[in-house]
Amino acid sequence: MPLLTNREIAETLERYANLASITGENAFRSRAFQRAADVVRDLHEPVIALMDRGDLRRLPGIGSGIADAIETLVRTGALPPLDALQRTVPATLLDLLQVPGVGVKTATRVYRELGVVDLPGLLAAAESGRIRALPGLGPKTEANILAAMEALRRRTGRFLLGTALPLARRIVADLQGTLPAGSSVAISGSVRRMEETVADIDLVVSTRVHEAIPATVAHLPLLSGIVRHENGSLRVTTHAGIPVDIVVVDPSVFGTALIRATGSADHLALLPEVLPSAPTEEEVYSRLDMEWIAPDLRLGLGEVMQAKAGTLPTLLSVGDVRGEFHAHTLWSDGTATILDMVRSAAERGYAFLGVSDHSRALGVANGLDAARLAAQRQEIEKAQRATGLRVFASCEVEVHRDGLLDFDDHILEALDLVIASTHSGLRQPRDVLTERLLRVIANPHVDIIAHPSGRLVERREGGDFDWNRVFAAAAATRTALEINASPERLDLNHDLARRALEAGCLLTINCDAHSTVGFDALEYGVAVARKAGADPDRIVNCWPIERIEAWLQTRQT
DNA sequence: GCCGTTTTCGGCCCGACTGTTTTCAGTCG
Repeated sequence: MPLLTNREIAETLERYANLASITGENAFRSRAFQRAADVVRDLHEPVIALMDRGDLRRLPGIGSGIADAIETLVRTGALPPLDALQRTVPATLLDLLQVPGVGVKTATRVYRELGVVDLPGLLAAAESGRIRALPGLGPKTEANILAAMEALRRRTGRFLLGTALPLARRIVADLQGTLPAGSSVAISGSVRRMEETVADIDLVVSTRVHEAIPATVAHLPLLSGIVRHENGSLRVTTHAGIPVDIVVVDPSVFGTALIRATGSADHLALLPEVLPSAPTEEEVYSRLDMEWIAPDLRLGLGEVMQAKAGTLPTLLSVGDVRGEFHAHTLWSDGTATILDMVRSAAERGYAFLGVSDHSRALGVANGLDAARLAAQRQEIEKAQRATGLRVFASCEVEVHRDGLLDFDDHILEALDLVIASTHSGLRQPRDVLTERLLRVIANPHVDIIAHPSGRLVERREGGDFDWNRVFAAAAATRTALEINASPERLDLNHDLARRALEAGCLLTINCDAHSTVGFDALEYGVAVARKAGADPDRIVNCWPIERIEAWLQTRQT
């Protein structure tokens, strides 16, 4: 029986919600499924555990109808209403929604009126001028669709690290429990290098009984069967569709195999063609007269030379992060109370947390107006008293198209910490976009610029900013730039973060958590900072609380 | 389909922007 993860269940519910809205089902029904998908995605424990306790329909937004559907999905692997819809309408219709600018309405129209059922069909319709011929759609819409599809074509089709890494860890844990005694398994490849996207999951198994491995692998619940098996390597695939490559080696050469399977092509090109045979990575590197190189740095960017010279930098690790500034709660679009978020931060060993819900302009996220912001402050102070954690009263303030902020200065001034962020108008031309952000950086009340580029990994390119000017301004005003750790964003990315550091900027790593599980993303942000070569001294949330308070004080004047 | 100090029916997240338009529909977050 397939063991579905919460994420897979959420994706199936979401597929149904989207397909249902295209085919004209009750909009509220499809929104209910969408909401249920969001709830399932943010759960702290497996859906199956809730099912066992009979607690599924206690969840907000999940009543008896959707609970039944989820139970059937978990039991049989199929969602009956989705199957029913797919018998009447091609599932490829869902692909149309991936095109930015194409929503449910447009997808429905090109399907009904032009017979478009998939992306190639949409491209053909746009290229032949049939889209502009539809009433209400014009040449600009058609041109936008063509441009968006070109951007879509450039996408790699790779999987997000945030999907692949947790899955890889579960497979490793399952394998570890079933491998013959004396065997072990490790993650390698781009997942171990913490690349933002990966094509597959690579594992290396060390064992003396090679012949036992295929059968062991074939019985893993997360995997759906062996695709290929040759020369001591196996290719299988997960239920989520991610290929898994498993190399099987003797323990005596485990270190060698791990280095081969982990290094990027550029890193490996700088190593000798024939590596020394050894059971551990440390021994291989040592026999090459090099220090051991952390996997996320094996990119061929000078780390090999540094390892030979013994000058590898000391980089920050997850444990260096003492707290976060950017987190959401039920007050806007988060799914946990302030107290739950603060307690979760405390459990993770944090010394402080910034509560920064959206401002009013982000209406869909239930953004706060001045009155609610003031009311929220009481609850923030209560949470601070109850936990002993320093809780910063903050706000993720929307940047308008002209660079004005969503709140007046006197409201910003009263906050402990101000985060500014841009969610719309990211397609403005470079000089307009840059001036807009410079105006925000120049505001002395603004302490942090959240997800500066606005990119979404594999889904949306960031804004076309003049980064040299942005970094120079941020460095001059000591405004911190965020490395947003959410695997969907990773913004700044490691290239921009490195340039920001070179320009003298302060950085901050935040999960932008919308639930207590959201804090799990920290390691992705830390990996970005490490690749950028960040010293903890330049990451504001690695500082002791007194230094942070002092930084905030100097900024308010 | 979900939900209820509006409680078993009748509502259901909202404002800005864009492109199409002469007053609005669709998308996005």
